[in-house]
Amino acid sequence: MIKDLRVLFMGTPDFAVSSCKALYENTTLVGVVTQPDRPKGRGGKMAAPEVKIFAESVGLPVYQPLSLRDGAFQSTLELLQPELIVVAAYGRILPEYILNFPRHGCINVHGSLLPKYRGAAPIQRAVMNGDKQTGVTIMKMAQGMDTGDMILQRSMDILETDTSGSIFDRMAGLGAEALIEAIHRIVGGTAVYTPQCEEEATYAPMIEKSEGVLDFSKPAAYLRGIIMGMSPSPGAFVEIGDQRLKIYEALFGGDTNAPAGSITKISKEGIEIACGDGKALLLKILQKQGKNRTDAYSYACGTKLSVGDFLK
RNA sequence: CGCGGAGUGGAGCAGUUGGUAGCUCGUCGGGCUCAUAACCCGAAGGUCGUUGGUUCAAGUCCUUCCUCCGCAA
Repeated sequence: MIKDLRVLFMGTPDFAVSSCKALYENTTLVGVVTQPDRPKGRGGKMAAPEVKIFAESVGLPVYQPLSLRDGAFQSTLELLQPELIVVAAYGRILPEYILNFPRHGCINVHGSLLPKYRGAAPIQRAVMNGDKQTGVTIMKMAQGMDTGDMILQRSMDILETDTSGSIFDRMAGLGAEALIEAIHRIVGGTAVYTPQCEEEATYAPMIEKSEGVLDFSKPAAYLRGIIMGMSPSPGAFVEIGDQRLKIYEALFGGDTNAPAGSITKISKEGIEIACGDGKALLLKILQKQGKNRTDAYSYACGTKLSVGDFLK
């Protein structure tokens, strides 16, 4: 039923690939729009967005406009004649003419249960806040940032061991399923558009690296949120002199009255560090600057850490 | 050519002014038995990322290449 629907996909990172792939398999995907290649990594080498890599591997036409407002992109739309545009983590605000161009409009795959966490970093913010549940929302796009009417939501649990990275992985698949379901409803005429409750709306601003600084005089739950929410990228870290020790995973440890920042226990499970509220955090995965990431126990072995020491 | 760090036995690290390798953990064998990052004794396991060079002698200095990572974008 949706096999012949002409769809244009707009997305950029890894998270968007699942949705792109689902569209490729279930609809007539006429093209993929993604961000231009950007210098990335050491040495400033150019790197292609994940979505572009996928699109090229299956022979889809890829468009990487520098601007959506210079007329060139409008010509592209007229050439492709999409009946529906799907956006997933594209990374740019769409001008109104695009929103209105396709017969079925533009829909977005958003990584939260709207109206909570509108904006750029919904998944990370949910993990950072220690939420127990999150989800994905398929919505019709409107002018405001993630304010459009909702078509369908799917929720999922955030486990104690989840980082933003693991949630991204699981949610990408969930989002793709929800997307296809939503398209069926739209094309079949059964879609119900539910406006968002403005009073309940919250925003999830972009993550800044500076948010990853860990201060063990803060409460354990707060620190754990930063660690899991910032993992695997850009990562939470402790500053030791001019070095940074990244911490990628941490669970709750036991209670302690040791000074904040000191090691209260070392085991094969990891290193426990006292926090400011009398609770400890069990650090699981660390990475020293210039080194590969390792489990905390190995780090303790090599660095000769003992109970009572501070991280070094 | 953006800045910088690193590649050493299975893992994490050390290795000083160059003199053929050491620590913690793990593994294997044995002992002990309540120590719990268990303890004691013993053993195996490394041509020190790659290429060429300097030297009486290089993990340690210079060179080629490969890989990994932190910062910055």
